[in-house]
Amino acid sequence: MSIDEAWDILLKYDYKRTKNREILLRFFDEADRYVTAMEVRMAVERDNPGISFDTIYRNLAMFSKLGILDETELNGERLFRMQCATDHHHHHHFICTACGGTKSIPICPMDSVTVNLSEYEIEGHKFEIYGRCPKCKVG
Amino acid sequence: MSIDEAWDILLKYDYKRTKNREILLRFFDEADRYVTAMEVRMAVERDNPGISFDTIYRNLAMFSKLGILDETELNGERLFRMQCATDHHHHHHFICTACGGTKSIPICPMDSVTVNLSEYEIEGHKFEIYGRCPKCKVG
DNA sequence: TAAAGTAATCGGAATGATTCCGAATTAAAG
DNA sequence: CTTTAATTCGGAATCATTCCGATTACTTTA
Repeated sequence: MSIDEAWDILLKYDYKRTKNREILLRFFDEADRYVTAMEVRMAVERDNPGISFDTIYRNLAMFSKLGILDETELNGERLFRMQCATDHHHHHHFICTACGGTKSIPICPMDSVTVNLSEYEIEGHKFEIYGRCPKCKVG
Repeated sequence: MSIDEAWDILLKYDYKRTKNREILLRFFDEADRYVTAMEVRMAVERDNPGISFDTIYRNLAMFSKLGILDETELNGERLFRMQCATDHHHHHHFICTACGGTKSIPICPMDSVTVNLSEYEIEGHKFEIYGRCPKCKVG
């Protein structure tokens, strides 16, 4: 997702165009990988020293709820990245545990589930592969 | 996994047979679903009032590392359940977001991944379906 | 472009889960 | 039974996150 697309969503829901949100969006646009909330804080503090924790967490949560950011969790840490669905095709990711970089996995396991879940009310699913990308591989 | 199998693992790694560990194992054996750390605390405090937080969290983490417990995360909460792999067949789960109950999904999406990940070092993967089980379904 | 109204931010305190730590206790080996 | 090392206890410390009242900054309207 581009910064402009993110703003389209924000303005559509009557969120205001603020400096802090622009800084956050620029950061995620450039990062192009999963980053921890702590990394976000350190990065945006460079562009806006004195920014409040509250502002960062509030906007991260809101961006995530609006689908502007993807959120996941690894070893108890929250990770965020700009949502990766420009082609509007549902897919999943390999996530590098060292750098947060991702690689798209075009399949969705929900298509292969044969178990009868008709009595169940499905709210969502998660499929992620974890490991080291070629750059971060040790061997 | 049965309580006895859990003790086999613990004793093999030279962990001692203590009252608190027995209480924890009995609790998970009976629960047979994902429970939050908080639920664990309240339950074991009934059997051993005054048990230290430290003891609970230390053992939960150790059990999880040894594969006695399965651990996942939902809405920022840590969930634990007795490891479900008695038949030693790798599989995944539907998890009820209301009661923590599970249903086995016999397929593994890793078998269907066609993307070439040979340059990647894979450490693990996660596939879970979330929703409401028939009992907890509203409609 | 000034004023008004409301959302957003700030600063720091509060929260809440988890971990740490030194002292006391307990399991198990000799 | 004694020894020794693991385990637990009790509570303080930590750390990420959230809350809150006061201030600031958008955006709309005139």
